[in-house]
Amino acid sequence: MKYWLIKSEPGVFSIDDLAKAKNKTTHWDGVRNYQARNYIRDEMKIGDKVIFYHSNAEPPAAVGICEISKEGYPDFTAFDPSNVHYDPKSKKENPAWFMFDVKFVKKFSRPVSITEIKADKKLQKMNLVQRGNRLSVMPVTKDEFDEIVRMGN
DNA sequence: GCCAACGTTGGC
DNA sequence: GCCAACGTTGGC
Repeated sequence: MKYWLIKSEPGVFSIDDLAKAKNKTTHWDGVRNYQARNYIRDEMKIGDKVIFYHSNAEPPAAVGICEISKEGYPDFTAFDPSNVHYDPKSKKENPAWFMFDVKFVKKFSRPVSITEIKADKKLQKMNLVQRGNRLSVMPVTKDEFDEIVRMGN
């Protein structure tokens, strides 16, 4: 089993939105970065555990856990000219972009802020806190996952 | 609101 | 294939 971290701006889609969603599940569309695409297409498996992170938030923080409920499949928003994520380079017969589904598991009893993550010795290597990091979907280790969960509970 | 960092685009 | 310009991300 792998572990992941996904970012969302809470003003766009928050962990509370996920908890309120039908079947507590949503499709994670709009990823338009090749490295993240490769993770989604090639490595995510059903049941993988995911940290839900609020970016551009006050404070930016890990806020809960969800899990992969559907593995990578073509991101249909790329095919729709009226969608903000439309990308004419992506064809149905050869999709450029992929999405996945996540299901809500739990919200932390307290958010784990980026400041706390940066201050934790065990979390220094996380992609999240590397300078210039811009991946919205990234792998984390089991130890990192467990540490953040411990801090949030 | 600012701006550093970085990925993408497109002219050459 | 290089690289300047541009757009986006996301912490501060």
